Amino acid sequence: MSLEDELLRQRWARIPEIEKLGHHPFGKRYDFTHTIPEILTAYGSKAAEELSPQLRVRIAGRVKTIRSKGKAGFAHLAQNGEQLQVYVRSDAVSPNDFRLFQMLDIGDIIGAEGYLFRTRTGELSVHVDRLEFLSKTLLSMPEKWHGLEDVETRYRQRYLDLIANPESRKVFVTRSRIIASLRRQLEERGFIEVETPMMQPLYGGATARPFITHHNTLDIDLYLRIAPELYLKRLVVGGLERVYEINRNFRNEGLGFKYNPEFTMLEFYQAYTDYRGLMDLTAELLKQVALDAVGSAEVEYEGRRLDFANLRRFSMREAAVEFWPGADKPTLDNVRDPEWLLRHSDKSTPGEALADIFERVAESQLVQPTIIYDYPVETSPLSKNKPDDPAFVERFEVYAGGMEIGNAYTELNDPQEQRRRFEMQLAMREKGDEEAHQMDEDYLRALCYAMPPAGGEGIGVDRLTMLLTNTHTIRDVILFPLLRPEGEIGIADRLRALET
RNA sequence: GGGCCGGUAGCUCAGGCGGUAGAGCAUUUGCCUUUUAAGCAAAGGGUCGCGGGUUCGAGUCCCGCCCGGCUCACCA
Repeated sequence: MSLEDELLRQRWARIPEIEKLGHHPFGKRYDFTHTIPEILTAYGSKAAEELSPQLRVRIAGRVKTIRSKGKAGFAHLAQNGEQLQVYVRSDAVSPNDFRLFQMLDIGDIIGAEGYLFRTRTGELSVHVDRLEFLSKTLLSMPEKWHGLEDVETRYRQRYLDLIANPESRKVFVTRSRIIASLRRQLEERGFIEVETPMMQPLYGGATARPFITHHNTLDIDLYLRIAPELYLKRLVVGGLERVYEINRNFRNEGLGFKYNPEFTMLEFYQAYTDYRGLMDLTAELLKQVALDAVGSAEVEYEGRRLDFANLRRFSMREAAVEFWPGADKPTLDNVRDPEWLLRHSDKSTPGEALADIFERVAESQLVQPTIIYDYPVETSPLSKNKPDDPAFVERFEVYAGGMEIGNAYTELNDPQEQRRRFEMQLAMREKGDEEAHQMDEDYLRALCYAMPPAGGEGIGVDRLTMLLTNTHTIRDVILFPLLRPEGEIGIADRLRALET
């Protein structure tokens, strides 16, 4: 018998023992008086003489450590990421409860009732007079000092990561705060949250390869959306002038430190504004989300301080010049010159060449939060042209920590120009660009009913979370990142074997 | 998909020029009524990722495969 099976049998054998003591191994409702964090907040700073046995508390949590000292012992219970010590002595609890205490395994979930006091070493603790067994762990917990280090196990068994690694738990709590802050800020500005199709007959709103699925009754293939954009803009046509959606997009691309095939995007659209308006809104949103999520607009990321209260702005041309590495720094006239651009890139049009040069030269250097604006029309099939420079569009992206975290533009609302853009994309598709945009006639029809001038923006929630939690891989901000299936686990067989 | 690195006890990790597999935590037993990485004494626990090859002998060398990490290419 392997050790793991031996441990499983030992713990399985405790179940009837727990029952003999009058407890339920998989217990029931337990009404605590305080959560453990509430106790620490309320009494963490109280001196020993300010605590009284008259102040009774009931707490619940998972056993993290046990220090048994014969006829007494200590344990730490964890709840909501914080821990409180309990002290159990044989003359303070019933004989059955003391035997229950001696039988506890690290990882069990229990309730404890008693009064608060400070130990000789000054630690706030519960002097227990009653225990309640709430749930039995059958498998052993990760090591108490190092936690769970194995990255594969951390992703496959995220619950263990959350139990063993407080810093991991903190990341996901912060992520939740980020999303709550974005929602609150948009709601305050009159945006309403909507839900648009995840399964789409045509995929659009971005350039990416899609996942394909099938609906049996209609017998049609559908695409998991690569972006909600075209649906949200249909809603703007319909008079929902400020809409947003926070939800998953799916792109059938490779995995990497900033790529997961499903990722969370905030997209919002505001009628009667343009990309300049969105730049100002973005600056406010990012500053406030940092304040709400981590308490400061300045955060540390990979050893650098990022200041979300100070969003720099460069045009794409300016950035290509500004961040040019080494000698031969080009001039603004160079990056306006089609021939110069084509000489410095293997792309086939000046616009694509500029975007290519920008990405190679500048992107990884955009560590401080930065807006890059004015994009070539070829890379932006849904954005409005700049009136004075129709080869460019009114579009910007937000960069921070060397990653793109947002993308926004003045929405193209001229159906005739939109038709030409789609046709331009179709031509690129004919030339082999698999990711070029599809023709979406229903969207064109919607534009024919007049979409107000509008600005729209997408913000990558996962990447924003990485920046605000100083996390260097997207898998650490997604609870269950995509992994290959692990194959046979065997726990069902092992549980079945326990009963025979 | 390419390159590099890794997979050893439930967990965290050593080790290895081919010769019976190690520590700490956890577990079991004993002692211990203010400990806190509790302590002391003892014990149990391993198909060294999987499969093949070389060899008297493979955890170690070779080949293939699986899983993961980093990285390059594509992508937000």
